Amino acid sequence: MQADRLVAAGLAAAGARKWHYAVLAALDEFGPASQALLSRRSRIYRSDLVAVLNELSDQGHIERITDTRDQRRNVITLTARGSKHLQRLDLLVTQVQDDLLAALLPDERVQLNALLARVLEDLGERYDGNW
Amino acid sequence: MQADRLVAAGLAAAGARKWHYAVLAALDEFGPASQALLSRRSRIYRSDLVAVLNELSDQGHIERITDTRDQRRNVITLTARGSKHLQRLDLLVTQVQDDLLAALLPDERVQLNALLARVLEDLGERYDGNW
DNA sequence: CCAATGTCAGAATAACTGATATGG
DNA sequence: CCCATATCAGTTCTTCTGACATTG
Repeated sequence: MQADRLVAAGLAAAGARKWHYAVLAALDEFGPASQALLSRRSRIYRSDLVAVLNELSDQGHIERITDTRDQRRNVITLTARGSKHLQRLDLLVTQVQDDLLAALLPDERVQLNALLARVLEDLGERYDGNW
Repeated sequence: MQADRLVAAGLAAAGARKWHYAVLAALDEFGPASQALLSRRSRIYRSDLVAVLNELSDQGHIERITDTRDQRRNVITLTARGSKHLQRLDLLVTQVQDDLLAALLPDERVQLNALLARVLEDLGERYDGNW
């Protein structure tokens, strides 16, 4: 929770919220995706994603076009502008993380990261689709 | 966030929420305290703590009496009933934690715990009173 | 007079739950 | 006919802010 608050405060400095960051990061990491897929990846409810994407789209950070192959879907793409924005946010988040983990040595941070990543991956496998 | 959701779901089974658990645990660990102090320890806003304490008091889990030495303060004490309740919640939380950390070996869990505890303690020292 | 405490009221988010229209 | 998708409307829950009266 403390991490969450610190991150939120950091991102607010750039006018962003964590879901904006999550979506941009997911697009950057996995490439273009439909909203439903993005929702699963970022664990944002489909219904709430709509608003987040509206905002990101208004700011020119993503592009939303209907999939020609499956007209139910929108394909969400990261724009060059969005990519730049993500870089700024990444920097902010990194700074917050440095502050958050100030008590740990570099290799301890790596350890922590690895452990949490494994936990998260495992949860993803076991709980996917359950919410 | 996933941990938070799992814990919330677990505690809900006993009709409790995380702040109830946090308050009971803080009282058990540090002993009786004023509301302001509890607020700082548990990072619940003092305004929100009021409602939590009302509920815990209605359930007979804590006692709230005005401090005779400083009449601004209330002294919050864990009752025997509250202590029993905390034991039940502890069990639930432990089960959730076991599920949450299923991917990790026993000593890895200890490691993770130690790392997080250090981070948290450090944050407490550096940020106390800032919110 | 200023600071800390407990309390209340309400705003601002955030999380969650349907329902609906449309296309596969 | 059933399932998935995007969207909308609306509820509930939580977090957070600001005031206020009381006491030190």
